[in-house]
Amino acid sequence: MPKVTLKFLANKLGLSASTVSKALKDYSDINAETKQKVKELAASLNYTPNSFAQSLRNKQSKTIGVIIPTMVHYFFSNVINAILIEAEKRNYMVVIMQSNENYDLEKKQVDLLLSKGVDGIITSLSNGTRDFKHLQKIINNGIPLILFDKIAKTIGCSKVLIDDRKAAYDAVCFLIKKGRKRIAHFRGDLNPQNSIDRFLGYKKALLDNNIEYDPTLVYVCNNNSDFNDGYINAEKLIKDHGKNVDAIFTVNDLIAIGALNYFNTNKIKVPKRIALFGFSNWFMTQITTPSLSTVEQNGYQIGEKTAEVLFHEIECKQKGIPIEHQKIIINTHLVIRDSC
Amino acid sequence: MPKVTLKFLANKLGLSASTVSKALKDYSDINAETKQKVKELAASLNYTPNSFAQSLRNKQSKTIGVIIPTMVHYFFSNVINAILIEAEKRNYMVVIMQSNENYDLEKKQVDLLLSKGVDGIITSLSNGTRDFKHLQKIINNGIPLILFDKIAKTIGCSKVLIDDRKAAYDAVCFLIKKGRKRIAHFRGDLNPQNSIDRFLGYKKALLDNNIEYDPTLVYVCNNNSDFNDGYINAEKLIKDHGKNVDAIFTVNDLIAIGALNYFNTNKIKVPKRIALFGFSNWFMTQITTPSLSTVEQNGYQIGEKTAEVLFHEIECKQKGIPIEHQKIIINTHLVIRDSC
DNA sequence: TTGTATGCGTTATCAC
DNA sequence: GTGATAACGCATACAA
Repeated sequence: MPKVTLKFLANKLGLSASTVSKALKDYSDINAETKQKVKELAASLNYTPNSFAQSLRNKQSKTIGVIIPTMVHYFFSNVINAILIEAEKRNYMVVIMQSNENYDLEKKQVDLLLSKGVDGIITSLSNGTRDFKHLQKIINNGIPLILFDKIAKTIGCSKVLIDDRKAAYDAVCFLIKKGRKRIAHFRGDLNPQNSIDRFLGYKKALLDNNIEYDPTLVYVCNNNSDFNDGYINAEKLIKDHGKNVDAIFTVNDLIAIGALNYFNTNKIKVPKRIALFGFSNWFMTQITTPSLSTVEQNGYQIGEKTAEVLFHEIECKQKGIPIEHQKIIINTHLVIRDSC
Repeated sequence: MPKVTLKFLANKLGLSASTVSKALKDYSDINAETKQKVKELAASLNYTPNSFAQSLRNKQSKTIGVIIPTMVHYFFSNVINAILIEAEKRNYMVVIMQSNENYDLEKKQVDLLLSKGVDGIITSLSNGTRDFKHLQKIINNGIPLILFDKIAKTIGCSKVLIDDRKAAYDAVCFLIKKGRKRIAHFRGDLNPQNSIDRFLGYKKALLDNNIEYDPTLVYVCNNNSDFNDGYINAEKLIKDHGKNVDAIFTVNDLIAIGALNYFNTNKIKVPKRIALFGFSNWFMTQITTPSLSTVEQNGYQIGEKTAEVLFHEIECKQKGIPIEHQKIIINTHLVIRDSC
């Protein structure tokens, strides 16, 4: 069976390919009857335009690319979910890649996406990324780029994120108001901005409340095996500080859950003996025993907004309207449960 | 700045476009020196072939499409993770779509993928899918199709799945061996094959062990709000049967966790008073209190195998080798924890 | 060893 | 109103 192309339809109808093309696109200079006939035949033969040819002509792929550190992750899967839904609305395709927290992979994936001619790119940087040439390359290629969550401050593009410092500040202030005085922090990797900001928020909350900042209460989690990191550091914490610690603010929920696991198995009472505060409001936090207090960081909202901004910029570009980069802060709030 | 195309390079070098093309592809009939020069210039100008043009010529996009019911899901995100990794290895792109358990969307997405000219498609059917014309369309288009997990038995294509009936059978037999006699089943939607099979496995286990099958012990969960379904049905179960029930086998872990939540809040002791057995071995099952016994259904393995089969079939197709459809069963096993 | 010609399928321009 | 033509960028059969 021969492929159904414009030319094929044209032959069948005794018309030219260009007329058929215009008819299908409802050009005003085509006879109504002709349009009818063309459309009917196209429908009956199940004609679908060849998208490679279209992309080649129109220089747009109706496809966007997304690079995230990892897929198996409540926050990121929610972000992707939202992006997929927004793309669906606009009949766009979404190509997804995982950097797996690896800079080299991330770089390679940017190249792949660029070579594929995607119309725009959304990224949350890997922890290993300290150099941003690949992002600059996207921008230099004139492709709209939006960063979310793990961003690079110095890159000139739109960004969607939360106020990590404030969110952390609020969480720690809450612990203090509840009477906690020796508050530990299980922080994230040293590199990413948001783990730095959460740490700074923690520190500022202490200082603003006249509690001495004790660096020995800060433990670094390398983020690759979150859950175990929480467990192991909880163990260390108790070994190092014994009873001289009464709360932990963790950089994310998984680490908090790991810590909780250690406390539960070792009969250290949460929140009585030690309070716990997580970050992100992962689904699981509501089903742990006790349930976990945390900071709501709405992945869906972030993904939705990110996609909206991207599609806006793609549209601007197509219409030749200059793009103004935005920095959008998504609200967070504390979700108080039983762990503090 | 003019785009760097073959023609552009050719002009710069005083060669023809075809020579440049061949040089870059290391054709044997091109002078070694010429190749050198061409490659150097291409590299220095950062030449990347236009993939639209390539796809138009070669009739392949180096892209595969994946349609899953939902993204925010431990099992599916693991499957996707594996698919992304396998695709990465082969320099393929992956377009992901969510049917959101909706047949019409699923159908539309198939059309979108076909119109985009993907080289192959992987799907796990939505619960709402009872008609398979859209799948047949894929096959009729000559595009390799692999179904995983939620499959359609009657469709002629390769499939990757687990033996749901056997897995369920084993789980329920385990409960029986532990002395449980009144075992309820919280089953999934009535439509999908795997929820049917898990139910049949449950039933057969009872019969084979001379336990009467009592239909009033079977509750249907509609699968959209899994967690609450578990909670609500646990409540109903206790209301309906009081003490005359001593175990539940659930169609998935989320439902089990919902039920567990009900029991914990109502001081109904698990596993003493009632035992629980889930399905899938989601990450969370290890951190509930008590931890949940479940069936290991390895999403990564399933995704990996599915991708392998797909790429194999794509390769066959390109080489003109006839494709033999495979039905691959991924092993499961019981993960025994504290809930029974 | 290199170049010419052609076509992939669509679309925009311009002539009829 | 309609159709011929060219162009998007690449890749190949064939000629030189």
